[in-house]
Amino acid sequence: MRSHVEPDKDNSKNILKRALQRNELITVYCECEVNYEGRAYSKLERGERVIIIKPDKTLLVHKPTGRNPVNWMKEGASIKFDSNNDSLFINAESINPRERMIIKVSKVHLLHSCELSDAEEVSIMGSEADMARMIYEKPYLINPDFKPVSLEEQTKYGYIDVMGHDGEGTLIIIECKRDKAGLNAVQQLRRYVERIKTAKGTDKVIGYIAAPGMTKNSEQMLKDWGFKFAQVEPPMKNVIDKSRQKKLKDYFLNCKK
Amino acid sequence: MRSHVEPDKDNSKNILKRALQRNELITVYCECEVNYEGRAYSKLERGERVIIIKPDKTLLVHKPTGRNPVNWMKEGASIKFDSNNDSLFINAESINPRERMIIKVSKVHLLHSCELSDAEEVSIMGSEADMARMIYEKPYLINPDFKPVSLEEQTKYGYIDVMGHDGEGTLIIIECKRDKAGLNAVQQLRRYVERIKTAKGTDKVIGYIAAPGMTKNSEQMLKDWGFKFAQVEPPMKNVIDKSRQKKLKDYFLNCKK
DNA sequence: GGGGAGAGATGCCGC
DNA sequence: GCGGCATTTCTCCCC
Repeated sequence: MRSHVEPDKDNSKNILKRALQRNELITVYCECEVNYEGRAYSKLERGERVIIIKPDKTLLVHKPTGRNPVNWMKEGASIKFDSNNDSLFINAESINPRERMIIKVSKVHLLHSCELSDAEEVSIMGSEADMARMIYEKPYLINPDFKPVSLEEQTKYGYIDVMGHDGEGTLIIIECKRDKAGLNAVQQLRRYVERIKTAKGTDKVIGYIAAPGMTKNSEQMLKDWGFKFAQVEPPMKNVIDKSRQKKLKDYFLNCKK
Repeated sequence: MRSHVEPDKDNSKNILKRALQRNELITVYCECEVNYEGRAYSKLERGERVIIIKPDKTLLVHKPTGRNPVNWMKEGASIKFDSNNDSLFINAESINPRERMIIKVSKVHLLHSCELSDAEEVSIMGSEADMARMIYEKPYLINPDFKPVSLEEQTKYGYIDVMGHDGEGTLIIIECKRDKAGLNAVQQLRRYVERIKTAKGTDKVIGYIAAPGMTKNSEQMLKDWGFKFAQVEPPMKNVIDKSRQKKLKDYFLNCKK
């Protein structure tokens, strides 16, 4: 067999090199196999996938299903293209953590690249931090006597969502969860309460879980440790910033086909 | 202003509808804004992005940076396309959890769709489960006297990676972490040990963290609770399946430009 | 850069 | 479906 470079793969390689240099976002529909070596090993046999290379050198390999890439390299990977008789290679490496990916592309169905300009960042409402702020502003959601003092405080005893007291010398520590609280949430709370008790040399500390609900087991654990539960919904289900939310509501109504 | 349908957007809409019906994987390079309402609220102002719609009705909106989509709908979303004078709309809804996304596309740069056939699943080596199996097979990695009995056991006291005894009536519980163990790992271990102590009515239980390393704080916590640490690397850094790994090594060597 | 914790986490498995 | 938990988690933020 004569040694020669298949024009197709060679052409793809050159297009990709140019696109990478120009920091364009690249999409490749192709048949490929993928090997990854780094934080783990992985092997993906031949199949059809979409590969995306972003301007920041994030590399994604997407199967036809699922939200997450089946293989990926994080931002800042060193990406190189190569080709031989019948394959196009996409090689990506990064240090710290030391990892490496090799994509062997056997067929290129489509190759596209284009500059993307996007200055906007997404804004999200309804996070746990929003919940903590809401509780700080509306302490009666926990308890009529609750007087919040600090918010999202990073103490050396841990990151405490909301902390305060009951006006009669008992400290109150609140752990917020935007979803149903599980065992982990109670453990966190337990750790904070224990540390505060030790640090302040007192037993007058009450721990609260503030969440829309709790799992059965975690409720039991809560009782076992003498903590309390306050049913609180994440703020976007009510209103945290009326004007903003109104605007969003209107937007959704107007767009609704 | 005369009411009319811009051919471009209308055309895009029709192409998208057909592609969706055919279960093709769709890619749209476009200028768009995105609103999401469901588990939270989010708003993303106008900018250039890549939108992917997968055959399983996963919808991804990718910015030019980062590994994760800035907005998404999970598998099985109900997706509809619409257009008016100057915009193309991609609307996605799902029940359980009830959520909704509206993408207003102001410019379509590229629209592509194509069938993807991919029967292969990725295989991964070096997971925590692999680590647990390795320890089960090579108990001396923990302790010369360790006699493992159960592996990845889902008891009502929790999911215990490896459990066994020292041959002298003391139970040994091992929590594996493939990366550096943190406070959470120690808490997990603590929970398992406490539950086993209560269930068996004995104090003769030793807890181990098996991991490549531990954080300072978690090391302190480990000492405080009388647990122990065994330095163990995840198996892919050594060898779990020599033949398989050899093959992979060869592969990487051969591919290495 | 390490450490701790949230995330619209996702995905897997077991009950 | 819920629940507990790992993930090549990712990402942010603070020290």
